[in-house]
Amino acid sequence: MKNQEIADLFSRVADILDFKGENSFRVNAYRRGALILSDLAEDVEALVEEGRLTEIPGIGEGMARNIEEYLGTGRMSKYEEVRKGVPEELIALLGVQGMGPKTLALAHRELGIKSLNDLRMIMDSGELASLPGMGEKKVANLKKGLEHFLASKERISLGVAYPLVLEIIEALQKKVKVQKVCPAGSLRRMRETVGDIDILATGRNGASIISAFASLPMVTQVLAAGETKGSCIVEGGTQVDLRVVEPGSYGAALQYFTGSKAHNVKLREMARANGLKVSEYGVFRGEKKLAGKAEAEVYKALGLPLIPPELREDRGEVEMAVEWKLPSLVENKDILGDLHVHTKWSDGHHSVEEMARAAKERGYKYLGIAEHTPTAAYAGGISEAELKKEWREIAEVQKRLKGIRILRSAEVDIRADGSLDYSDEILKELDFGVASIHSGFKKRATERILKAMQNPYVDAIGHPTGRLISRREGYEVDLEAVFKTAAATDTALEINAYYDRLDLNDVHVKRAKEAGVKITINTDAHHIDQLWMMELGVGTARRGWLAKGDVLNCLPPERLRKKSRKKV
DNA sequence: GCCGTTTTCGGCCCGACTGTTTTCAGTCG
Repeated sequence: MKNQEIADLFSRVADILDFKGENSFRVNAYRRGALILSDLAEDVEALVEEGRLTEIPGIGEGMARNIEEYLGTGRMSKYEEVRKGVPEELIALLGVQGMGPKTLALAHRELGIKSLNDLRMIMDSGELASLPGMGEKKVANLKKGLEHFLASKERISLGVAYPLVLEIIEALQKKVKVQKVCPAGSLRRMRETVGDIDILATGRNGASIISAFASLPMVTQVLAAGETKGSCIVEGGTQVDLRVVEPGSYGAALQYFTGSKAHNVKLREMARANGLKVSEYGVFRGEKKLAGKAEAEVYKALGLPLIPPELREDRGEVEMAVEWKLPSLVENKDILGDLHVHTKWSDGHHSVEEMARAAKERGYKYLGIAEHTPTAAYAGGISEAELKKEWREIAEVQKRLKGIRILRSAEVDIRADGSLDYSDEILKELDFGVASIHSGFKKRATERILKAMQNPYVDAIGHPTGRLISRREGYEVDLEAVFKTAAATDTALEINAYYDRLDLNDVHVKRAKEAGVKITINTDAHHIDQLWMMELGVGTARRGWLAKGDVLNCLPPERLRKKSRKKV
């Protein structure tokens, strides 16, 4: 699938045009095109073949031509044309805070800078400050920006940011009286990675809230601390922004700072067409404020139901909301069990009983113990004989532990030839069978997964693409083929909720649902402290538009068992 | 470059902040 390659090219075209001072709306059109392509679940090549490319809003004749050319020849003349005479390293400097296209173009034109090193030198020599419109302070800011640019890490995983923001909010509330406080930004939308952390609050004295924030123990550097906005770097190098607003604008501000930008632009365009104006202070008709206090009010004033944060990506949610046809999304409380956790029997840290008790504390009705199998020797995979011993232990624990059912599950390896690691005789004794690929990622992954799904005792495929966020690309797998066979064989696909996986991802989940595939959300927990990650999986499911009825482990135990035996 | 229950041409989201300016351009979210 070449979607992302083309999205990256469009994104670069946008940056270069911006640098060149091209009409900003044209620049924006390419930015939007890039976003659309990287969000697109379908293969862009299939769309071209079916001649449906320009049916996508935001992709017109021009970009369609560029896409077709790239797919045909592997080159895009539009990109080749705009990049002439523009060093790649120069454009990368747009990533420096405070360095926009105008300033960069000025420095390039007047002082001939071409690289990061050039920029450093002219900043130190004082030449940059002497340019028209520049000055000492601007250069000082750019220096800070450059420092951060060099030191800043990649986006951080949601699974790291999420506990961190809860910790910060708790610490803040202990220190100062805050009326309302809530995470905003991509974290509230449960994106799999976040760049920085946004928090919104209301309270009597904004300045005192900001100063309390700036003096929290985890803060290592204060970038700004004013009346309404504070910005700090915390341990680990992540930037955290706190904004304090009037209670009357809390809803509008929360809506605004939650984003996404594309979602907000879409809303504002729509509002404008209806003679309304939306800002972070409220919804207005002329001078008259119609809403602002609560988020639901803001959407209502626009004639819409409250759109859940996880859907706010401009992936069709506004259009569906206009028709009041948004799905009722699955919630954390709907999850009745986890079907894929490990214990000491393979590479987990706790006993069956400890895991089961922890699961019961979360309010689960069942827990599926799913150890690795012999092929996954590095992970302590267990033989059929050992598995039978574990079953005896499960039976014993079950005798003294009431209120939760411990299910015999397994994470069976899909071998290089697509066969499974346990015999059917063992597999058919399972309550719930998960099959996963753990080795030979490049070896015909699609074929192997399709073959595994034909086995009547495989109820779900674990982490279907094998990707690790920011560490490893997934297998080369044809997901459309997997979805088709999954639907036909009534095999569920997993959202592996372990923070580093989130696999399937949001976009895949939405496609899977459209293809009629059922989903299970499992943590793959190896430790009782990892069971909470279910919330990350539920967030991913919600971002994939799933309702309770789409998720297998929202079923009560009796119906789950019936469901999982249906294949036989 | 894209798009059309105002439009095939002329628009395209909104506001704050900052610093360099004597009225505003650039950047950011």
